[in-house]
Amino acid sequence: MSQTSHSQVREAILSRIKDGEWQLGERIPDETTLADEYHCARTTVNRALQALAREGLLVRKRKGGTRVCQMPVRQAKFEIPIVREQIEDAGKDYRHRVVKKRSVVPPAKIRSRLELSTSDKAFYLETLFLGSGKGFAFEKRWVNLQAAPQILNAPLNEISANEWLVKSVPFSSAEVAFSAVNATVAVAKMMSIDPGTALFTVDRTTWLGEVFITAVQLHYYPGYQLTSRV
Amino acid sequence: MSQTSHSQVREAILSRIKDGEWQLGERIPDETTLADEYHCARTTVNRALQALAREGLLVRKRKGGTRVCQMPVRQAKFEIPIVREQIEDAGKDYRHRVVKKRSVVPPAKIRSRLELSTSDKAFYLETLFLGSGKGFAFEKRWVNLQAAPQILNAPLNEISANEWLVKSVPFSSAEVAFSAVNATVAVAKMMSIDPGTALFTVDRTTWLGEVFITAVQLHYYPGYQLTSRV
DNA sequence: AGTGATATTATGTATGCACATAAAGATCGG
DNA sequence: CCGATCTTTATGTGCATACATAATATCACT
Repeated sequence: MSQTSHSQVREAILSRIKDGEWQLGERIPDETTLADEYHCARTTVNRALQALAREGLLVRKRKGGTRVCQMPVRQAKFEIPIVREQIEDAGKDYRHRVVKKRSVVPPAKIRSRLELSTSDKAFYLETLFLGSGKGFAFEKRWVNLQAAPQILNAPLNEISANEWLVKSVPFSSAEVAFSAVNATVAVAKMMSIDPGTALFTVDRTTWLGEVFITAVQLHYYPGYQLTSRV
Repeated sequence: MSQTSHSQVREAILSRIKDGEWQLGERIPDETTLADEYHCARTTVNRALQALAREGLLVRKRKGGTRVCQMPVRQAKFEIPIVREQIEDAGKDYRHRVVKKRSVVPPAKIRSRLELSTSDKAFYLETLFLGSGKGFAFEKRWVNLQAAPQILNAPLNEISANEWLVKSVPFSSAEVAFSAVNATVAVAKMMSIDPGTALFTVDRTTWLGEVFITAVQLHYYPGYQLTSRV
């Protein structure tokens, strides 16, 4: 229980909020007063309050003072894991199988999303992820060969593209979208499930600076849930 | 462009990472060196580095130094919005309709999740959310009457339970889960869609301290995506 | 009363300094 | 060569101080 001082102050203030000592939207005492109360420097209180503000629990304004946020619990953080880790964390035996692998000119829909010209070929890959022999997820991926030509030589049977890219491509930015889709006939066949089954789906597009690297669609097997505690 | 010093340092270091000056996992210069380079105090560099570490871009270890994180882009933050705001932000006209409303003893499945005894009644509510007349989401909600009895008197036709609870119940903790489910016949009828349609679904359970307050299942209409940029 | 200048106030930021602490590395006895 | 201990080093934390800045509150003047 003997944390650092600023985290102690943070905890203390947090419980005062949780206990309802201060109402939603209500202004709480200013930094110097709190510093006095907790017998520490204003800097320390500042640090604690800034942390709580970052977490969305407090709203701070110069001169306006610090108030308890009107609507807490509004942001949730999710880990976007490497599929292998996800399977292994569940205590299952990890395996993956490359189902399809080819270099082709992508269809228009993908092409525009990836900002490629009509003649550029891209690398297309389908991978099935298995946890202890049972299906876990199915991935369809396009890779920009201009940006990551080394993928052609990657040992994709040993390390999945999912993982290979993370380890081989330097820092990148990404866009992630979650949705639900009905399994198409083709996907259903691949995953050995009934067509139409609702699949939790993650679409992710990754760039390195301005350059598109890869776009993935990951279908999880039925029953999958992505959870987070706030 | 004249930011504060620590955010300038943060930006500077960030671009050095993005530009690949330091490889993934590689150790970057220590705080004093950087402080020297940027002509500022070590504290300022410390602040910048701690921020980047919080964001998951750097990994820091005492004595071990600071290194570029091996696997960036792994956590995504999502806003869990009030449905009304969500609809209004999309430029649509908001409306909701309470479809069902009753106090009953919940089924065993819900009961255990909510930690209620077999005799406790709970408040059950079904709400349909409309954006410019079109279906947007459908919500099934259980509310613990012990914890929030005032809900019985709330004007739920004017303000949705979704919103009313956020505004009326003090700070709380929550568990959020995203998944995909096939629309049941009952739900499909309610939402005027085909049974079996894949629905993006959010399950949320909320507690005040240890006391359960409410559990919601929110089905979004087909096509809904939850997105986040990293 | 309305309006604009001015004071006040709460938070934001920067810095120097001191000491704490974890962990890698060096050293030394066996 | 091994392991236990000490040393060094990079980050972590706390505090005092100073000044910056945004926004409100006040007040004087027309």
